[in-house]
Amino acid sequence: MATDGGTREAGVRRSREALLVAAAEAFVAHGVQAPVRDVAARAGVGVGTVYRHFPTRADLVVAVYRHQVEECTQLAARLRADAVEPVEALERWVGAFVDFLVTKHGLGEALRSGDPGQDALHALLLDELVPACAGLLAAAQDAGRVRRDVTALVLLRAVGNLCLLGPGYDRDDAGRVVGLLLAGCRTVGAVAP
Amino acid sequence: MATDGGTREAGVRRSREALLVAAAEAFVAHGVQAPVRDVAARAGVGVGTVYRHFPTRADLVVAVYRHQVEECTQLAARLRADAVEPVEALERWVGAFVDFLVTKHGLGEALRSGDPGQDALHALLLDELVPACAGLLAAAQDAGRVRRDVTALVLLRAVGNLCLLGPGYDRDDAGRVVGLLLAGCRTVGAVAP
Amino acid sequence: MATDGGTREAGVRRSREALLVAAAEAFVAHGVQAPVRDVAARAGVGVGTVYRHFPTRADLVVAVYRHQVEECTQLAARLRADAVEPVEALERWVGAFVDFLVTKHGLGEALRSGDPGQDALHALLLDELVPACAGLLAAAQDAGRVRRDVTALVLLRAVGNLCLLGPGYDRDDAGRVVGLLLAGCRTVGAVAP
Amino acid sequence: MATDGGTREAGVRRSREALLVAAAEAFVAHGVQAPVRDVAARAGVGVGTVYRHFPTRADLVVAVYRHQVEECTQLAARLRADAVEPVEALERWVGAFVDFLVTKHGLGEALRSGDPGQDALHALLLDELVPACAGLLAAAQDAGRVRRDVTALVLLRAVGNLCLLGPGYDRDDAGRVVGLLLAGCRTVGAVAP
DNA sequence: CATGAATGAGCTTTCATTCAT
DNA sequence: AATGAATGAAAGCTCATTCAT
Repeated sequence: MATDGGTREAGVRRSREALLVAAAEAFVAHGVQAPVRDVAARAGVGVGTVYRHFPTRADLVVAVYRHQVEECTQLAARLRADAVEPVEALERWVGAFVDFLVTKHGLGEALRSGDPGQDALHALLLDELVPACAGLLAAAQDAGRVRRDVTALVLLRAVGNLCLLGPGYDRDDAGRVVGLLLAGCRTVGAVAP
Repeated sequence: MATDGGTREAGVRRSREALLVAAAEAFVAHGVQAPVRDVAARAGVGVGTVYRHFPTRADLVVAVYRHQVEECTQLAARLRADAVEPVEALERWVGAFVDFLVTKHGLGEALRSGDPGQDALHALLLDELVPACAGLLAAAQDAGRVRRDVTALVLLRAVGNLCLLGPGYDRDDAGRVVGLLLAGCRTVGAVAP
Repeated sequence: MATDGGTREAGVRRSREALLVAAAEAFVAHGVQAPVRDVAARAGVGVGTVYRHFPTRADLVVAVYRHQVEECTQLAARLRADAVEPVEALERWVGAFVDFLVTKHGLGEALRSGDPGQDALHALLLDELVPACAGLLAAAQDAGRVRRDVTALVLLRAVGNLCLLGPGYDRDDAGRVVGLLLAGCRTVGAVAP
Repeated sequence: MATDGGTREAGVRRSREALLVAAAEAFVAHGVQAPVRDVAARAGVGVGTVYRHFPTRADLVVAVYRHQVEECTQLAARLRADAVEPVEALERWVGAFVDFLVTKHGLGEALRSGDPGQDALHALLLDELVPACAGLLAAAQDAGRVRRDVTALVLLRAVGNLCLLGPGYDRDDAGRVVGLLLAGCRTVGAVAP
């Protein structure tokens, strides 16, 4: 009755974990459309095992990113609980989000629509990230520090897009540009009352 | 040295034009990855003809968007020639660029790297758009109106990314966000001494 | 030496029975080629259990139909014991056989050769059904009521085939046609010399 | 403007023919469900070629058997044109049908339902064979020689089923049994008024 | 030059079967 | 014994790409 309890289940979990890691790698390398075979090969298992654990590609994609998404959600809660100054809280949260996106590169691609996993992933975004961001955004807007014509969803999409790296546009560039975007979202003149 | 010159060459040109139109359609419909057969079918030619005119997919993609890219370049020249106020010139040019991107939807996708055509397309971006944008950007920076830590390449990439639409993020959203980004790029407080 | 004997063996038997029922269902639903997992799932056991009890698909198929086959055999014995008039006995027996085949639909398919289980099933047919039928047939032939150029095996195969239903050919059709076939097997005019 | 006219088209036709032959072989060997790859390999072409010529399996199946089906149809027309005695005409036609079925073994299987090609094949049966048989059958019935409770469709299905060979049930058996079935279909006693 | 048939690699998905627990 | 996770062979289908005419 301990945390584990059985070698069989432990093995199963190990397989799952291996698959998630492998899938994350594969997604980074070839995007969310990475061949199932690739994922299986990287995980050192047969394709059947992939399908057993994740019947559809969407399931796999969601599972791969769920963890990171949850960390984001928790960060938002923490920032609010700590009563961090609204704008700074928003900036820190967005900064963390950017770090996730550019680090795991795949997520950015994944959040962009594509045929498969579209819905499941989109739902994940809406259900988890949007509320988390919305709270911080609203606080900053209520404090009169951020324009009211910005919605959490649009902000997230924009940041997500800005984290799509490419030749001549690396992590630092993405981070800097997101900073500029946030700056543009701030209400000006209200600085010195 | 007439407009045409000969039936042979005329036919060839017609094929080319038809292919470009067809490809543009196909790209809008299925992205830059649209099946070659689709393009050929839309153009009413055989696949072989596509390959003859555009040996690699990159060639086709570049050719499809070259025209629009050139319009952007010319707009930049005009704005500079007309001595439009620097920041306004930059904003108008970026606005036009955004219009192209969201209208022809394909370009945005295309400018994002993918396996094929990476280089050729990237080169197009660098050779044509970056210089055009750089001139306007430098003017605005020289006028002390825009931050100097923004480069033309990064700005273009950012704008390009922001124009990748998706569910819950449409043309208007993209336009608005790009506006915010530009706002964030402006130097503040320096306006009124 | 009671009906049961022990919990262990009782469990084993229960598994077997459950499997047979499940397999019968699955065969009706998807034919004899029904996925092993389906059978296992219907029986509420793991696939391994299926393989333990029935190493090959043939074993399973044979086991599933053995019961019904035995009923046929017993019917033949009863008809003979009751000294039913030969032709009528044959017709009643064949009628019962037809009922089995069209009711349990799977059997018909199963009796037709396919890659798996060929031999075991064929053997079942030969060992059980052919003798049963042969007795009745011989009696009718000896009575001069049925042609002698018909063998039990061929008759069974024919009837089995005629019970393969399809679009535009239902149970009633099968029954009627089998009746016609039997009619064709009877010696005509020779009744009362 | 001759029958052929171009080597290209000739090659295409050759491919088609090769595929039909190969498919017929494959169907005999493994049934209508024979792997597409098998057909391709037997024809010495790539799988793509199979799909080009016959987009769905149904198309292939129908094409394979159309020729034979048409011969049956023509035979029926000839028998009627020659004013062959009704019952004899019916028997000869059915006999020819049986010959086709047992010779090309695949057709029998094919005429039995299975998931793929079901409809197309069924349609072929209905559109071509049923009318051909119906004409001969009606003539025999009108002559008072054959029972009226037999329909062409049911008769064809029955004959088709009886031609499904198996161990212990060969061509001759099938032919003999079909003969018995036809005998059973005849009206008795009406011979001598 | 244009054509489009042919090719075959590559991907997805399904299952039969094995085997460690 | 029972379990079901893992495996991997099979098969279907789609296209990019070549090349003979």
